[in-house]
Amino acid sequence: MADNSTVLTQIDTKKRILDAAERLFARNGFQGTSMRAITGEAKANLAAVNYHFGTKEALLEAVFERRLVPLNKTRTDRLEAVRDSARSEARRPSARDVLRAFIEPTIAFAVSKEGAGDFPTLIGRAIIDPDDAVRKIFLRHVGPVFHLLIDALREALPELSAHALFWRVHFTIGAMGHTCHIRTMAETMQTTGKPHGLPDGVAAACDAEAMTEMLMNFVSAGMEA
Amino acid sequence: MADNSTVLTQIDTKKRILDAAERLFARNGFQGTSMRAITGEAKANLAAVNYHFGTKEALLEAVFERRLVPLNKTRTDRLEAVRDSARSEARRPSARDVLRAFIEPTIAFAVSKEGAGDFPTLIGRAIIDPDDAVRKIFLRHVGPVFHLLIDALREALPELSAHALFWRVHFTIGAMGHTCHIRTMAETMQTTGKPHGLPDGVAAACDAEAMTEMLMNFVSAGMEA
DNA sequence: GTCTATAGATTGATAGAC
DNA sequence: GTCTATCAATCTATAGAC
Repeated sequence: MADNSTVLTQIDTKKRILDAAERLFARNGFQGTSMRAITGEAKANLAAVNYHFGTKEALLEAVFERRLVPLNKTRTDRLEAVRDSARSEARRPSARDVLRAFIEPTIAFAVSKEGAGDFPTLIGRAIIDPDDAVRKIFLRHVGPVFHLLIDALREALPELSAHALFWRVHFTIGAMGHTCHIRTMAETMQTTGKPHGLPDGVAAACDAEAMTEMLMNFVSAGMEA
Repeated sequence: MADNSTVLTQIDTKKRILDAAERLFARNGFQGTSMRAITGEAKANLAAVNYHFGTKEALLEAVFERRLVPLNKTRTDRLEAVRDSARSEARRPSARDVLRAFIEPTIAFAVSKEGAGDFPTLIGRAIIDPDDAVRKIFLRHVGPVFHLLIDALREALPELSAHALFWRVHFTIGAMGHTCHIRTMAETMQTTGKPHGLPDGVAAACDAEAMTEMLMNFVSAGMEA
């Protein structure tokens, strides 16, 4: 039986690799991140990735799974709570409540106690990453929640055609994904120059709560247009 | 002096490489596209890329420049027409007109006579691509137009804070970029399965004109919320 | 479990014949 | 201008000592 220090080192290595991979995948993309960059940042040996995770793609899967399982549980619970609440009061759910149930936990992840600061950015990237591996893994995890979101919005806006609903959901996803992405860009942009049109300091502009409210107002109005 | 056949072959090779690069960069990303994949699809020799363009990054620059120069001219003209028209009538431009002046030419590029079907997708990708080379080149070309868009929207919505305007423009860009991206995904998804919630045939859902109207309604409502 | 060393494949780019 | 051949670097992944 291994002593404590060995076990702790093992766990730490795995976690350090996951953290570094999350950060680098979010910032540079899947194809843009080499295993050497990951192990370099994680202060781990190159072979440790393959030992602990098997392949680079399996590492990506592990990065997604660590965050997405609890996040999807939260989003699913909140979406079903909105539906149940409306049903028990014999009314339709409001589109705004449905959108909030989906968006708020997603962005709030940025300031969670877990310190998962880079994961929302990774979600933003995954939504639009053209790499098949990224999209396949992401869709497998997020597909059911996405389906639930569409169903709830269909209840909220029954007069909206399926065609229009489909696109409006994707506009929402696009705006949300881009928001997560901009947030990371803004951090690195302090050295290279301000984003076009950014008025105040970066910190103020990227405050998660204020950003969520802005996004909520925007997509709620668009959804109910 | 070279005879006609030689000149034509040269031009054709350059054009075939540009077309193939545009298509593959849009579909697989900059880092996800090898020079061998490009020359393979263009039926050109591997060394032809370096001969005609110098480097892979210079090729990307050429791909952007070919489309972005005329597209930006159109967008700039239309944005200034909206401002001038409002100014001559001593009224504020409407946010909807400003947004249409920016969005319509962007998406309409998909069905242009040039057959630039993949370039809107490339724009969608460039907006969110994490690769520094991609972002640098793209921002250099699109920065001035982007600045003009923000200025025009500031005139249209003077009561909106600079902070809110900044984010709403980025929500709009995100929705538009994602829309261009989904459009390509939907094409390739006919084999792998429908996107979640897609109601009708792919062709109907991706009709450029209808898509533009959907997007216009969505972002106009969000912008004026 | 962690390390060194390296296999095996692929990449961007170039030299030189034609 | 186009081709073959190849360099040098990089990549993922693995074998084997410790």
